[in-house]
Order: sequence, then structure tokens, then C-alpha cells
Amino acid sequence: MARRLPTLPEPPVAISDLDTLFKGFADPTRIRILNVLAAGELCVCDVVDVLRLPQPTVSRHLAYLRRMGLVENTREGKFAHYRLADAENAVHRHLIDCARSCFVGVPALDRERRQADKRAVARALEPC
Amino acid sequence: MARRLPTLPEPPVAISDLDTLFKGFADPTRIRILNVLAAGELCVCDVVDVLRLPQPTVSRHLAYLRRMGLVENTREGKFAHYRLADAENAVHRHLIDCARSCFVGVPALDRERRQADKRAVARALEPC
DNA sequence: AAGTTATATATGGTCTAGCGCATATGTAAT
DNA sequence: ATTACATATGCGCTAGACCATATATAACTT
Repeated sequence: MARRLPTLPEPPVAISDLDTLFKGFADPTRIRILNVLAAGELCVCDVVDVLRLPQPTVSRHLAYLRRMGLVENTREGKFAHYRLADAENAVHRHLIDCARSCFVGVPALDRERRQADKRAVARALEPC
Repeated sequence: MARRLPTLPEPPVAISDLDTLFKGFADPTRIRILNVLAAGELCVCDVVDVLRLPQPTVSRHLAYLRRMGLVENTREGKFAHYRLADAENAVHRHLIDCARSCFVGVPALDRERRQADKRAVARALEPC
């Protein structure tokens, strides 16, 4: 039986994986959503408040990102908490890191990320 | 008159810039095209040969990438030579670097990039 | 040299994916 | 039960992906 190498437990990456990941980032709204989720777990309403976007728009894009495997969610009562998904392969991890560093320095994103951070720590202290 | 700082001659980056860049990568065919162009300048027919794709498909996507500012082209006789565009800001440069490192390790892309490299050096030695 | 063939690249036409809006569903509090 | 709040889903519309076709440029032929 094949023993797993402890340093390389990951499957090979296909072009479709890359495509899926980049598609996730290929929309200004999704970029903003991923950016605020980089600050920490948030519910849909928090994202709506921070980004000042219509709720259906946010919900749609979050569902899209979930299908793409870029975010995960947990339902808790009437709140759906969304967070960035754990990277499943090297490219996913790499791209998430890249995105983070790409986002930093964009004034609008920096501002929104700071607001999101406040929300995230508020959630951690006093869950809704 | 405002003097330019020699270390920061670049304009600030907006979300739309990020969006544009990621859209460029948001298609499997464009990923493959950008990957082979990373090897060096190529004409459309080379890309077609290496990627085994219909010529109109390649032409369309190259035009798209040109509109997005990700590639540049030079017309020389009946040949149109395409190459990766020079990065115009930090994010562009960062994302190009990221893409390069993301592409490395994907077997299909590695293979195609090697083939493209042969073509590119052939072009350099004996221009068509 | 003009016409003809061949080669390289670009452009219409159709059809699907996905974006935004209005609306619907689900869940808890009063 | 009803109201209020949080989230998700149907619906029209535009961007873009693929196919067949068209244009442009060069080589060839007589």
C-alpha cells in the first residue's frame, strides 16, 4: 500500500483548477467580498453593510464563490457565516496569498478591510 | 509644478484594475495563452500550433487580452507577434509574477510552455 | 506584371453563462 | 399569529465563447 509522503500530500493541479480560482476573482464585487472575508468570518448582512451593496447581489456572489470552493459557510440560526475556504492545493494557497498582497495598497479595499476587521472582532466578542 | 518621486512614479491602483487583470486569467484558453507567451514572443500561428486550438479562438482571446492591456502585439508583414505587456503598476507586475509561479507545476502548462520556448528561440534565431 | 493560390489573421452570428433587480422563502422575536 | 429581519431564488439582459466565414498579405505562375 502506497504510503503518503508527509511533505507532499496534495493532488496535482489541473488547468481547470486555475481557471476556477481566477474566475472567482474576475468580478469587482467578488474581489471586494473576498477582500473583506480576508479580515475574518462575516455574515451576509455584515458584508452588505460594509460594502454598501444590495443584499441579493452579495448573496449571489457568495453562492458563486461557494460553488467555486473559495468560501465556506456555516448556518447558525438565521445567520449564514461566510469565511475564506482552506486552500486545498498549492495553487489555491498561492493565489489566496497573492490576492491578499494584491489587495493591500488599493485604497478602497484597505478601507473596507479595516471596517470588516472591526465587524469580525465584534462577532468574535459578541456572537449574533 | 509637481516633481515626480523617482521611487514611486506609478499611479494608484483601483479595484477596476484588479478586476481587469483577473478577468484576463478567468478562462482556461487565456490561461494557456498567457502561459505560452510567458516563454517569449510568439505569432498567432505558433500559439495555434502549440495549443492545438482553432485559430479564431486564439485570435479572439488575444484580442481580448490586448483590450485588457495584458498583451501587446506588433504587425510584421502577415504575422502578428504577441507578447506579454510590460506591467504598468505594482499589482499588474505582482499578478504576472504570481501567475508565472502558479503555472509552474501544472503538468499540461509546463509541457506547453516548453514547446513555446522552442518556438520563441527559433523565432529569435530565424525571424519569419 | 496581373491573376491566382496559399497562408495568416480578424470579424459577424448565435447561443450560453452570469450579473442585477424584484420578489420569495426561511427564521426568530414580539 | 404577526411583524421584522436575514438570506435565497426566479427573471430579463448584457458580456463573452465558439463556429463559420471574411479580409489581408505574401508567394507563385504563366
